Amino acid sequence: MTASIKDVAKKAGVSAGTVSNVFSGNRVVRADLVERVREAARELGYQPDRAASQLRAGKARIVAALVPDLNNPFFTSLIASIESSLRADGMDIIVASSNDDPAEERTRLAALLAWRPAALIAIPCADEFASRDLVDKAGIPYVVVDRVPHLFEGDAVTVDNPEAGRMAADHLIGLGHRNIVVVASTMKLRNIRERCEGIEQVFTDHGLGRPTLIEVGLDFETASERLADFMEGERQATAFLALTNFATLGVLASLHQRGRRVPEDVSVLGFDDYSWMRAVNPPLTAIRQPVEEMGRMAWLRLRERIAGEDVPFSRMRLNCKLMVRTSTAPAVGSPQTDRPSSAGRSAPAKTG
Amino acid sequence: MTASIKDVAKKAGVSAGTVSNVFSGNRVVRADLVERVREAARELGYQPDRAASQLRAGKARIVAALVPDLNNPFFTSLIASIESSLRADGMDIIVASSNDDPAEERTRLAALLAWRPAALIAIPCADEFASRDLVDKAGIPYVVVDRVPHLFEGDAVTVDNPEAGRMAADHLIGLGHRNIVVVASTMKLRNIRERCEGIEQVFTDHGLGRPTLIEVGLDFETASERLADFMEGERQATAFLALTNFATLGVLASLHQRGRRVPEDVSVLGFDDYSWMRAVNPPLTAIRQPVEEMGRMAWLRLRERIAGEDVPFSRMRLNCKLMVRTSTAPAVGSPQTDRPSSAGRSAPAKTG
DNA sequence: CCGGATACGTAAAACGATTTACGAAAAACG
DNA sequence: CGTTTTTCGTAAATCGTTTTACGTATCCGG
Repeated sequence: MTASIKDVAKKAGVSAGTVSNVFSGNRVVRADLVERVREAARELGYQPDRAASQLRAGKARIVAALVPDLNNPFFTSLIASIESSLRADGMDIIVASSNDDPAEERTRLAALLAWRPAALIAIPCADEFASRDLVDKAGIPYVVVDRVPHLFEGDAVTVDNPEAGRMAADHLIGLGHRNIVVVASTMKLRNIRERCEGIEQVFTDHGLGRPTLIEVGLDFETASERLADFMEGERQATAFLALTNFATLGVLASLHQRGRRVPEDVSVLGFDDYSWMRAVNPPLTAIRQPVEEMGRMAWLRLRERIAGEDVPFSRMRLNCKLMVRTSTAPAVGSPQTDRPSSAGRSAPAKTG
Repeated sequence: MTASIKDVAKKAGVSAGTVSNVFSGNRVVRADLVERVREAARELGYQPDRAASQLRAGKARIVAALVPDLNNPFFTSLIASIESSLRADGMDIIVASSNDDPAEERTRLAALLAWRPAALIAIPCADEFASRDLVDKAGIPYVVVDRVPHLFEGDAVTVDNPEAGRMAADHLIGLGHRNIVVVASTMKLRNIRERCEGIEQVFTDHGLGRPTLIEVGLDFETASERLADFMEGERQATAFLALTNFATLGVLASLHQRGRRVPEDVSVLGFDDYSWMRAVNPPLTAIRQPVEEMGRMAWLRLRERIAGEDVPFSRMRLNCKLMVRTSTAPAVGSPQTDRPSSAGRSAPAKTG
C-alpha cells in the first residue's frame, strides 16, 4: 500500500542506496539526482519507514515514557514538556501508564523496551523502581524523574523536596499557624518523605513538636474519603498543608463539605500549580514545581547519553517556588509572630 | 547488546523459526522444545524486537494519537482511556501534539505515520482536519474524536453537542436567568458551534433573543485576559455558560478578580468535569463529557477496522450529563419561571 | 508391510531500510 | 599526458523478525 524506498528508486531511476542517502543525508548526492529523488518521493507520498530504518541503522528515534497515572496532570504536563523537547531532535514518544502498580509497571516497561527505544524516562510507581533491572539489561540510557530510589546510581531529575517542605512550613508558621495538618499521599514515596522532613525541620527550629500527619492515597476519591473521616474528629487545625495535587483537592473538598471556610477558618497550602488553582475562589497558595523545566532537563541529559557522552551520573534538583495567593491567612487569634512554642496547641479552632 | 532471536535459537539448540513460533504462537511447537526455548529466552532476557517483527509481519502493534494540546486534561484523559483500552490488545501508543497549529499538525502527523501504526486517533486542531489526506494516503484506519470535519466521511466519536448546549441553557433558563453570556473558545470549531446552536435553540423556544457570545481562545491565559476585558463594560449578566475547560477557568478567574461572587452575584456553568470542579468552593455545575467512554468507543471501532471488518462508517454521538452543583443558583430578582420574554433584559446585575 | 496423512523442525527468502565494498568517471597533479 | 586522487552511484549484505517450502519421522488403516 505504502511506497517503499525501492519504488522511489525505480521511479527516479536510481538505486535504493541513493534514495537512502538523499533522505538520511549520510552521503552527498549530486544535485540533479537529489531533485529527481525528491520529486519521485513527493509523487508517491513516500516517507522512510522508521521501524525499518531503526532496525538496520541501530539508531532508535523513539523514546519511551513510563508514568504512574495518565490522569494526573502533573505527569501529563511532564510528558507535554518532554514531547516538545524531543520533537526538536526528531524523536517521537511512546507512553505507558503503570497505574501505580508495580506488577503492571513491569509488564508495561517490558512492552516499551520491546520497541528498543533510544532512551527511557521513568516515573516509578514505588521509589525502589523494582523494574529497573529490565532497563539495565536493555542497556539504554534512562532518567528517573520525581520519584528517585534510595542510593540510586543513575541520572535523576527531582525538585528540592526538603526545601519545598521548608518553604511551605515557613510560610504557614510565619502566619502564626501552630496546628498544622500535613496531608501526604503516602509516606512510601521518598519525595513525600523528604517534603515532610523539610517541614519537620522548620517545626523543630521553631521549637514546635511534630505536626499531625495523615496519608490519603494517590487519587482524589480516596483522598476525599480519608480526609472526611479525619476531619470528623478534628477541630484544632488552623492550616492544612497538602503535599500533592490530589491531596490538595481532597482537603478543599472535605473542608467545603464540613462548611469550613478558606482562609477565614482554616488556611490551605497546596502542591503543584495548575490553572484552576489561580482561577478558583480563593486562589490557592501553592508550591509550584517547575514541571516544564523538569521535562527539559530530563531530555537534555538523555540526549547527552544517547550521543554517547560519558558524563558522570547526576541528580538534578530543581527549585520549587512558593506562589502566595489568598488561601493562606494569619492564624486566628495568633499575632503574626515567629515566637516558638506557645500558641497553637490551645488555639481554638473556629468551626464552620 | 540485546539478545536476538538467533542467540536464543542457538542456546536452545533449535532454529530461529522455531523460536519465533514459540513466541508468536503461529504454529504449534513440541512441548519439550517450547520449554527449552522459554528457558533460553529467560536466561538471555530475550524479548522479540517489535520493530523487526512489525517490519516482517506487516502487522503493526502500535497506535498513533494526535492531539492539539497535551496540557489540556480533556485530551490527556482521552489518551489515558485509550491507552488502557489498547493495552488489552497488546498495543502500544505513540503520541504527538499539534499545539493547535495546522502546520505542526501536518509534520507531527507525518512523523507518526512514519512508524506505520496500525491505526490513528486524531483530534484535529481545526475541524477541517486539513492533514487528513496524509492519513488517507497511508491507508490506515482512523477515527476522529471530538472535532469532526463538516460532511466527514469516516469514523468519528463525539458527544451530542447540541443536546449538551440545550441541557446547559435549559438549566440556566429554568433558574430564571435571562442575561446569559456564552463563553466559547472559538467559533471556528464545530463542536463549539453545535453547543451554541443547542443553546440558541432553547433561547428561541423560550422566546428569548440570542445570548451574548464571546470567544476567548484555547488556553487559560488568553481566556482570562479576554474575559477581563469583556467584563470591564459588562454589568447585566446573571450567568456565564462556559463551553470549555479553559473558558470555565477564565470565567472563574475574572469574576473573582472583579469581586463578583458565585453563585450569589452570578451563576457559572462549565464544561468538562474534573476533580477540581467538585473540590472547589462553590462546587461547579458542569456538563460532563464521557471522556472515558469516548476513548473506549474510539478504540472499539478501530479494532474492528484493524481486524478488517467492513462495517459502514459511523459517527458515535455520546451523551453528556449535567452535574448540578452549587455554582448555579436562581437568578436574582427572577422567580424561577419559564415565562418567555420579560425579565432578563432589565434585570439589574448585582455588583460585587 | 505399504501408502498416505499428520506433526513438526529447518533453511532460506522476504520485509524496508542502511551501510559496505567496489568501480567508473571526473578532477587534480606533476 | 599519465597517474593518482576524489566524487559519487550501484549492488549486495545486513538488521531481527516471520513465513514459505521442504524434509523427515511417526502414525494409522488396510
